[in-house]
Amino acid sequence: MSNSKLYKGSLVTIILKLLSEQEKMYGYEMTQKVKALTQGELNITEGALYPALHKLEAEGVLEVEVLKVDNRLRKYYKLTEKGKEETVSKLAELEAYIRNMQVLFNPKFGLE
Amino acid sequence: MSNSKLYKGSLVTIILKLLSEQEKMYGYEMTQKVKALTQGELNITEGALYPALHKLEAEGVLEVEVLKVDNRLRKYYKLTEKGKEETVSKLAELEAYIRNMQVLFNPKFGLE
DNA sequence: CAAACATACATAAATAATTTATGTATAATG
DNA sequence: CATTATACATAAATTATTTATGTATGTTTG
Repeated sequence: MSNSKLYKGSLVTIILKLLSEQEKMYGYEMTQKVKALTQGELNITEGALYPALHKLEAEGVLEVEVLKVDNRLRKYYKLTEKGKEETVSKLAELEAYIRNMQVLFNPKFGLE
Repeated sequence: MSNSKLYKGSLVTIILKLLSEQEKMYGYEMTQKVKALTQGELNITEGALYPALHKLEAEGVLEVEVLKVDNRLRKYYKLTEKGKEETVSKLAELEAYIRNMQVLFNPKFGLE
């Protein structure tokens, strides 16, 4: 994903955020979009992505639609209702994370 | 540490940041400081903290001074020269992480 | 005054996310 | 025609963290 360990634990949040913006996406598309947006700094590896997508599907967070485009297989993922709720909660967690990191890293803000 | 998985991979960065502010700290003190600053939201567990401190010491990033205070043992950790360099690099990684998450989560900023 | 809680360290087993290394197959490109 | 891109997949290894303990002393409270 990156040489930095900070991204560990962020993958599901990123997937859900992408799907809350785009309605449906397939795995490879997600890797390319993240790469483009971060100018190559963040590369989601397939070995991490596909198992994560399968798990989210198994949990009922995502649902799949398989399409054949240009004779190539594509598995489009979209958020279920449960997935939309999960997204709200993951985004709240991200905000809490960033808020807490800010008080730790800019301690002046933490001391009123 | 927290029910949120986002903190995974952040522990070393947090330790180094604390020690770049305070010169020397002992493990238990770190847990209390983080807890206080985040108003109880982030609790570093001992099972994560002590092995991390031992590893950083083994790598030459931290050095230890053992003191007995009130008949209780305390192991004070401080940054070595290498540790100061490591801190600079970890802080740069954190900034890159936050920057990348911002373009992913506020895509408007990412598109020029 | 005994029990509970706080301070202060430690470690080992289990869990879980990710990396690394593969594998399949088709399409496009130089 | 060999390489690169597209598009999926999985299995073994690595790694960080959680969970569950353990030791020991000091302090508070019912």
